[in-house]
Amino acid sequence: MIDLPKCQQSLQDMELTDILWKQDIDLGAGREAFDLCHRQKENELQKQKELEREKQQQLQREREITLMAQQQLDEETGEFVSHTLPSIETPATALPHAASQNVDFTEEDGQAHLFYDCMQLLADTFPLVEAIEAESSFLNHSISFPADISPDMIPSHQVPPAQAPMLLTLQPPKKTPPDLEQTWVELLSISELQQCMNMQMDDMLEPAAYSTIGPTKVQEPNNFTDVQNITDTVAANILSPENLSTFEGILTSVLPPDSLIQTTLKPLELSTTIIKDERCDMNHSDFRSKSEIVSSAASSVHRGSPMAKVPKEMPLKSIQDFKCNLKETYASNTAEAMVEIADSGLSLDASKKLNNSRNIEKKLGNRDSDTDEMEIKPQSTAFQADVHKAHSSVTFTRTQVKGTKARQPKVDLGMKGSTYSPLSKDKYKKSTVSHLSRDEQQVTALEIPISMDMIINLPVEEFNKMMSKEQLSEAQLALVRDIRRRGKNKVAAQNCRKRKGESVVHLEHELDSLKEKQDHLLRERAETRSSLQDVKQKLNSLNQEVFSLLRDKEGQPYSPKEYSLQQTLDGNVYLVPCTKITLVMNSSKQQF
DNA sequence: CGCACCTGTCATGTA
DNA sequence: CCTACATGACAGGTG
Repeated sequence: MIDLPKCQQSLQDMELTDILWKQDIDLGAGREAFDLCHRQKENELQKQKELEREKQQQLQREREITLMAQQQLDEETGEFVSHTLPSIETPATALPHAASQNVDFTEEDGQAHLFYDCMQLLADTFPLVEAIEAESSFLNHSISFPADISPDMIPSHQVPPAQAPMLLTLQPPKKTPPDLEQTWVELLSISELQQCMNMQMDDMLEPAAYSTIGPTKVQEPNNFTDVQNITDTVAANILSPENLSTFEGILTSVLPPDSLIQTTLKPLELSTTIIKDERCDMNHSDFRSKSEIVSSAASSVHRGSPMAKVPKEMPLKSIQDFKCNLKETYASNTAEAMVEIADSGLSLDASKKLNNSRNIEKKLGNRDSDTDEMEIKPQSTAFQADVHKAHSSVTFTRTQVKGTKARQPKVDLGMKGSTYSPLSKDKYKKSTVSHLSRDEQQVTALEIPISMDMIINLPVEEFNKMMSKEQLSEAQLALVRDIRRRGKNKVAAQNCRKRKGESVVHLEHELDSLKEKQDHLLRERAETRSSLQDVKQKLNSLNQEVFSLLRDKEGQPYSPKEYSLQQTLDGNVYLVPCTKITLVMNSSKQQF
């Protein structure tokens, strides 16, 4: 390397910087990305920021410690119970299991804790949840020890972490948003399953009734059980070739011609078929309506939750306001988590709940959300912060580098959608040039006096009013419209994906239910077949028994091949020659 | 390095 | 015609 005088060196640096900048300007990199002083400043800023973050984390930990010092960990349910018990063991021995699952206690855990509170709130608010909860004790986290159980009787692994020093090494069971969502999914599927099971229990009872009805209908009313009775009747009704015409008359007068053949076994088969068909239809619609109830109940939770109410129009904030510190972020993320719970138990991506709940409210035209505004203020902050972060990735052109996507490490927030993953070194340098996204930089560069939030979220009328008021240039107008379009489309895409995921989950549940239904119907068919077989067998033996007792004029037994026992609706049993039956059948078919 | 997944964006269609 | 929204397709980032 050639040694150059300082001034010359810096000149060369400048030139190099210019070249690099010119090369990268197409990619949207700012001039300052190549400025040495700028980079040094960035590093300092970054260090400061890290220090601040550490402070915030420390504060957060302390807060958690004070909170959790009043609570105890139930190792079986993994829940914290606000019931303080005297210390009976040293922390190390008291909670071996808990110590073994030692993970850094982060804000995430605090969130998990809040999730439980939210779940409890939901459980109190919505009967559906209560119903589910009644079946699954999963959510029943407010477990308290029975009065007659002294703390000494509590197993050591259940001893609460009320003993402060070890709190840092403890953590409640990880209930990150995806887990929670999974829980909801499971709970819903449990309720669906349960309903399905209930239906099947009903069905299992009904088939029993109908399968007993089937055979008895054939046997009892026809008096086939009393063989002697039958033989007596038949003896009086034996149709000799002479009085066949009489029998025909009786048959055709008592029975519709086409039902003659059914007087043996057909009635049973028909009734079986009819009953089965009816049951199938009933079950199907029943099942469908029940699953609809489940889904509509879920969606009513979805829509009806007071926590899902988000003010349609977020308070407008300047770009500076977005520089919220970790504490605010944590608080807002907690609120976000609450919204998430209220929003949907089925959705897949936690990050999308907020936008979705806003969207839902928009659709429902929920204007009275002002009353809730105070409650969800942190959340609106979260939303704006989210919007800000999200828009940090909004690029001006497709070819631009998207390195400005300033995601925070997941450990910080533990919420996927609102967390920012670490950046590679140079990208991070670039991103720390400014916390503004490209669009935001453009907005600043073009001196557009409207915030990104306003550009995207203002109703069209107000937006147009503002645009006309501001007297923007062509370039400014184009940029603003682009930003608005992209911002809206981003939200739309998020909603679209969320719906897609939900529909996948729903279809999976439906598939499971249908499989169960199919199994049930197959079992039912097998049972019906076997009972039908029994009936046929009994009828056959009965027939043989009757024939063995009957005698013709010469005292010879009637051949079952030549004669057949027929019963009319009036209860009389006739011995009919098979040839005659065939004739009657044919004539009735022709009539039909 | 290839892969799956996530997310933002664009193009296009619909209401 | 304009706007908002939905959705398929694509591309870049990330683990």
